[in-house]
Amino acid sequence: MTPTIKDIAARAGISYATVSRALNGKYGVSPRTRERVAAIAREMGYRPNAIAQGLVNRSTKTVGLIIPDISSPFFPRLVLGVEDTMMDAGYSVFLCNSNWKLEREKNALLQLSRKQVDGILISSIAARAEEIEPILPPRTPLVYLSSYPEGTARSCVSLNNIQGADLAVSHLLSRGRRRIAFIGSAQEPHSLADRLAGYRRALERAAVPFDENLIILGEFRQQSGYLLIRRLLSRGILLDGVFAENDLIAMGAVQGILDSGRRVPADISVIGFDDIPIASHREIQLSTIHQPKYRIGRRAAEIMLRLLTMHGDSHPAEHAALEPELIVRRST
Amino acid sequence: MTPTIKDIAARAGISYATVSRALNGKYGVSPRTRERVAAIAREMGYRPNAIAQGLVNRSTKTVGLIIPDISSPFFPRLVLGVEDTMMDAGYSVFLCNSNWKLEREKNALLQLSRKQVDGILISSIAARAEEIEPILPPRTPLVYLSSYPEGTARSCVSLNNIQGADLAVSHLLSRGRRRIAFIGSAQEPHSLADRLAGYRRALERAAVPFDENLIILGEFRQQSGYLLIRRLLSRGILLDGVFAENDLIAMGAVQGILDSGRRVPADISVIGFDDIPIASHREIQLSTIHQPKYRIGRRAAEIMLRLLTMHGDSHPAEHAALEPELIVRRST
DNA sequence: TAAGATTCAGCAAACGTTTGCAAAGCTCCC
DNA sequence: GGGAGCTTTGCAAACGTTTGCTGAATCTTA
Repeated sequence: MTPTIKDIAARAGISYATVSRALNGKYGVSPRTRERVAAIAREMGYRPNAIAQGLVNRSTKTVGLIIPDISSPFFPRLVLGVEDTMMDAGYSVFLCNSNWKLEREKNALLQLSRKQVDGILISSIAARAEEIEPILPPRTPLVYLSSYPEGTARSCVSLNNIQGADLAVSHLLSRGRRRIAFIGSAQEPHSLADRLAGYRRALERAAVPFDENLIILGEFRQQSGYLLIRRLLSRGILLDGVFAENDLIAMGAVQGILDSGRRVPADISVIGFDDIPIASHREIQLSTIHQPKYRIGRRAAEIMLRLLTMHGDSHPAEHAALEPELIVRRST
Repeated sequence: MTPTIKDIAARAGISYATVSRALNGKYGVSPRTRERVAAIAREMGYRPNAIAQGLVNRSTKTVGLIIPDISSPFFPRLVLGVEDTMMDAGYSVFLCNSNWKLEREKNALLQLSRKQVDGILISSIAARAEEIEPILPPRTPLVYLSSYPEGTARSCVSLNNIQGADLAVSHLLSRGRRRIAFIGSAQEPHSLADRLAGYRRALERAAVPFDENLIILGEFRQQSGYLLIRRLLSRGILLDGVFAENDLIAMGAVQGILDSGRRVPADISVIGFDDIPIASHREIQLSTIHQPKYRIGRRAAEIMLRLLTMHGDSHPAEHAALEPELIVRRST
């Protein structure tokens, strides 16, 4: 079918070991044969079989990327950052969607390890490292993106969520807001915890009492923000600000507030998190905390590449926490 | 390191051929040894090496998916549709972004073929099949998604673009619009051609004269729609409707129209194409032609799976054209 | 109980590479 | 002219599987 190294060897009348060396620029092949081999290879349209190479080199030049859902607006640019960077370095990336299910995440991990990926980047929903890390062969490079399971000793790239939440809530406080609801999602345990922590930190610093009734949890969806805020408002709980764990929830909350006859931001200010593309749209103008998604992806990929080239030497886990940025728009 | 079939064989005191047969449920091994092998495999945490299997089986259970840009809002759900379907069938998918560059698309094709993917799904920007198909080994299953290069004999899944455009323009006509601009992108030659054809067909049917001045081309970006429409309006060209080749352009156009002091839809109606998530947002409410993105992805994956299992038998190329759906919202 | 049928297991080749080791060919110098 | 030292090449093993063929062991049947 497609020509192999042996076909080239036969045509050139030399052994295939020599062909391999010639093609790979290895020491010990005369310039003459080297050129001859190159010419024949080109002429025959030879393409190295990466599977065979992977078997002997024990490296497939391939990584896995596991995320919850590519159609969720936070992920595409993150994925692009990873893909661009790995591609440039000669790696291919397997994309796996876990659909926010731990079971599927584990399954993806298993599949990828069977496929002998050189490393895995994962935006994990697992709360604790033990839930997923034992699945992998012990020395597989692993980098967490925008997630940070408890008890892991692996590298991790994410926004500084505590600081981001603090920034958001402090902004609301600076607008004179005192009764600030937190609407979060239970889907990503670690970022929830951090953002909640930042929320509390900001309140404490401003000596605003923490009120448990203002904390509500749902899912990472717009619908969810809408329903939760309406429920809250209909219970007659006093509110003048909302900090949502992400922009989708925030946008739902804005709708909910408007539908309940209140104004945004006059009556209630709303701030989100992530700065997804739609948030900046002229008709939306949602205040939020910007996450440099592409850069997070790129950074994670760079760390992965470093782990990949160090192969074997001890990995000093690196916890890169990028700086959040407050984006003030119309909703506050 | 990780246990192989030979380690299991050694532990069980049998040959590794038998282990292979036992693990794969092949005929010719006694229930007793079969169970014993299974037990040992489980205990040792054995995982088949898919690379080695790929080498001998000449099938990697892997496909490539090439798209222009995952961060462009049309693609995430398409990718999800492909990924879900292939994953369920036991395949992994390599994701490659071509960034709308033919060169990168070709490069991805080359990389993927080296990696011995069993098939490739591509949303190609190539105008003609000869630009890309010769890169692949002759019998590699190939399915075009939402693209259809001229002269290809491969299967293809896309929306019926002609009909979609016809639907859109007919809708504008039914609203009494007669001077309808077409704002398109030169980035995807085939869909441009079809949508333009649908545009003309609708005009002809309504006996509205075609005016070349109303056709303008740019890029697939919001910015582009904004600039193009402003230029058109400032040239003093009469307009009462806009059909944009996609929603991003349409949204830019809406902004441009508003900024020029005209009203949408009172003065100028605008309709887009694709129905990307943001188009349905309450504050946007863009009329558009809905593309069932997830279903397109799934359908393409299903065709791919069929090609994959038929392996070798002749592939009757299948051109699946899904039905467009008119979504009327506020902008018309 | 012997011959034939059937079940089970092992040997070895194959997939397409890379690479350590050894051999062959060449150059050069005394 | 005969090594020494180098350059160039080939042989064969290895990576972890699958599988055709063969042989041994067991079972069936007359």
